Amino acid sequence: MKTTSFSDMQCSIARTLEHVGSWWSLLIIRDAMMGARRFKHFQENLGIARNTLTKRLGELVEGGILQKVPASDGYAHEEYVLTERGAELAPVLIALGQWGDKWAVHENGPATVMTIRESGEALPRLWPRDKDGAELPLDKIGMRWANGATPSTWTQEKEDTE
Amino acid sequence: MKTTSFSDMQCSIARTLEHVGSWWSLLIIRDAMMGARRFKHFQENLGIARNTLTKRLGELVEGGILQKVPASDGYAHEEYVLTERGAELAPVLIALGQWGDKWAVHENGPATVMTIRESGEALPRLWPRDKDGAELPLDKIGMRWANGATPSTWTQEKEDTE
DNA sequence: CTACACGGTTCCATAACGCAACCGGAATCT
DNA sequence: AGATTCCGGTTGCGTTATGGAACCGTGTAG
Repeated sequence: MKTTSFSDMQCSIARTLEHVGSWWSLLIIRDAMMGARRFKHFQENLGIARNTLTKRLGELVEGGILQKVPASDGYAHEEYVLTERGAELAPVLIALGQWGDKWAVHENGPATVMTIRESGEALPRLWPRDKDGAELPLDKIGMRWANGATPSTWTQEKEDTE
Repeated sequence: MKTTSFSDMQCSIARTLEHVGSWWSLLIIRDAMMGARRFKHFQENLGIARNTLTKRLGELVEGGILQKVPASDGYAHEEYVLTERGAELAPVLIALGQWGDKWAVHENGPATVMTIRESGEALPRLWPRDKDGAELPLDKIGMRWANGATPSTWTQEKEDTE
């Protein structure tokens, strides 16, 4: 046995989760987006075990989400910064954050705020839209297999799923 | 020792991941969005271990993402359907899927497609926008601690992070 | 030359996960 | 009714993942 890998799956969601689906990954990426660059930053801020952090950082570098760059300040050896590929995970984090803001509120309110840099305003809700830019209600969104197939066992319920 | 819980963290991202951050959770939710309702559906489609599936479904019900409803067809006992809370995770899945479509493409192309139901068109890219609806480039988005604080150890690099 | 900071690595204990076998209730078959 | 199958789930066991703390090598500071 071993933990199942999603990398053989054809689904894009699964393939993304293969990169960022493990327990600490997205929080590490979040910290990187907030300016964390060094091992110590991540470790102290997250409270993650050091060996686990080592492994996660390695996986993220391996997966092209983070890259190691020589450090600028005198002390550090190398630092971790997001690649373009990694930075483009921002919508995922924004979506996660906004869901949490609405559905999993901490008693002291949100700790992190996503903003528009120039104005400092909070980022508007990230929500699917149609071509004209109008927000789409959830029941107007569908998800289906690319080949049009539905697993045979689902067929019976399929009609009332619509 | 035990796996660290994120539920004490104040960050909304962490609090969301506490609900959906474990290895299979988001794929289960994805399947639920595609119409899977029964234990068997999830199990066969995902290939997840049955005891793990039991645990995940229980956690998702516990967390108010899924709910158990009496089954309509003769056979089933109870079925799992998304709550409103669960359905609102759609942006997260869309963001994950679109990232994968771009950055983690399978040789045979994407397996799942997110569409606008009426027209059947693919869903436009989910991307942060400003108040006027214009897409924001990533460098115009900021993320910061709500109290304005930056962990002391980050301070030295802070300026070139901007 | 000593002391310390930093980024890891190593070792161990425990929790999480995969696999397969087993169980009990309900529907189906005969 | 009795046997069979379907189904959702549990149990036992082995492997992997994660947490905790100690240890190490390199570079800095004094």
